[in-house]
Amino acid sequence: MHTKSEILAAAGELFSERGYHGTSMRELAKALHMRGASLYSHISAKEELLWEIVSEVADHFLALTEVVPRHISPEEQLVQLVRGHLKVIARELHYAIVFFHEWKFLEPSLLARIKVRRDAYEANFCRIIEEGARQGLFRVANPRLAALFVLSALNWTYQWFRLEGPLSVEQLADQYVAFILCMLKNGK
Amino acid sequence: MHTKSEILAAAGELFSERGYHGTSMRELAKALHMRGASLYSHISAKEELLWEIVSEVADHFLALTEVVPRHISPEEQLVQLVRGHLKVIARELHYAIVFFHEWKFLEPSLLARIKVRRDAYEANFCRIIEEGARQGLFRVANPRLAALFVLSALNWTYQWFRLEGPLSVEQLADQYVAFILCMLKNGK
DNA sequence: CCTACCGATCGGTAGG
DNA sequence: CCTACCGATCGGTAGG
Repeated sequence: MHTKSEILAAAGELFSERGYHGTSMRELAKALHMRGASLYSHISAKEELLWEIVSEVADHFLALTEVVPRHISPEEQLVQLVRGHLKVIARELHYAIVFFHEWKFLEPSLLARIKVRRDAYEANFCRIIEEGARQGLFRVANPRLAALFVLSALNWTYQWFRLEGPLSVEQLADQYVAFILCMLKNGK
Repeated sequence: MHTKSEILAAAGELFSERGYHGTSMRELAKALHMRGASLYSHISAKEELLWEIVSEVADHFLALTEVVPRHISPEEQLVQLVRGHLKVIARELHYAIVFFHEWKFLEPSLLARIKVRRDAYEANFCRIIEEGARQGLFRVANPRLAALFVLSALNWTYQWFRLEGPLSVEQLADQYVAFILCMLKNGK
């Protein structure tokens, strides 16, 4: 009757609103017009739902790293990465909320696997800004902290951005790109 | 034996690590070397703990608004606000984490009261940047979005900053102030 | 997919 | 502050 991706979508919605620990399997089942026990013919445990959601978002972020070409300038690389990052958050907002808020509830071995991907993603972000600084394109005293500052501003968008809101993802990205480049290019 | 603030401190620590719904009253009691039932001689309900923590952080943020003098320049006002904001997060990190992650679990009437304070704080932040834009001090096309961008970067610090880390709050604030002013003053 | 059920734990109260 | 206890609900299993 239901596919696993339907169950994950419903779980993403509920987990994002009520939290992982605040959502019971019976509530999830009810949203899908099932009984609680029936969920276990699709999954083996509640944590599997959390893992699949968090893992998917981590993969989408990391995939951006591979899509951005290395032969273009650090500035262009950064612009593409910022746009992609905001699109991932905006287009799968429920999953992104679960990713940012609930990943810490994964058991240690799964948590470790996510941290590896997050660190790789951040390192790539950092690398681009450092490369831009080396070329004299970005004038920034502390590239690592600048990368963290930028990523912070991007990540927080899940807190307020809504696709149904007045601002499109493209408009948001245009403005954020402008802020970020202005900050990086005019520093001392 | 225990004061209410000791109980709140322990709750802040546990709620920030395991989440509000992921922490049981018995676990909290255990951290305080008490039995679960004994907590109820200090508080009336679990939600009271969440409310007091969230409310205290909201008050500390809003208090910054009143401390910053109105007669100094928007730039100076912003610098003081940024410094104060980062200090609130850094100095009561556990409470700040609970504030940002768990406030949505308050019942509707309490949630509404927090939203009022948060909106007032954001509006003040916005006002300062808009005032700076009007004076030609900040060259920014969309002051409201610029304020959101800056607040995003500030808020996210709870995710990674630790007082025991290599960076002091003062150093962090110096760098963030530089990023923010650079961004706001050099835009077009 | 269902009904029926498991042991464990939940927030909270009674009474001292 | 404690012991003892409440009904409700938790994630998950058995068996069909």
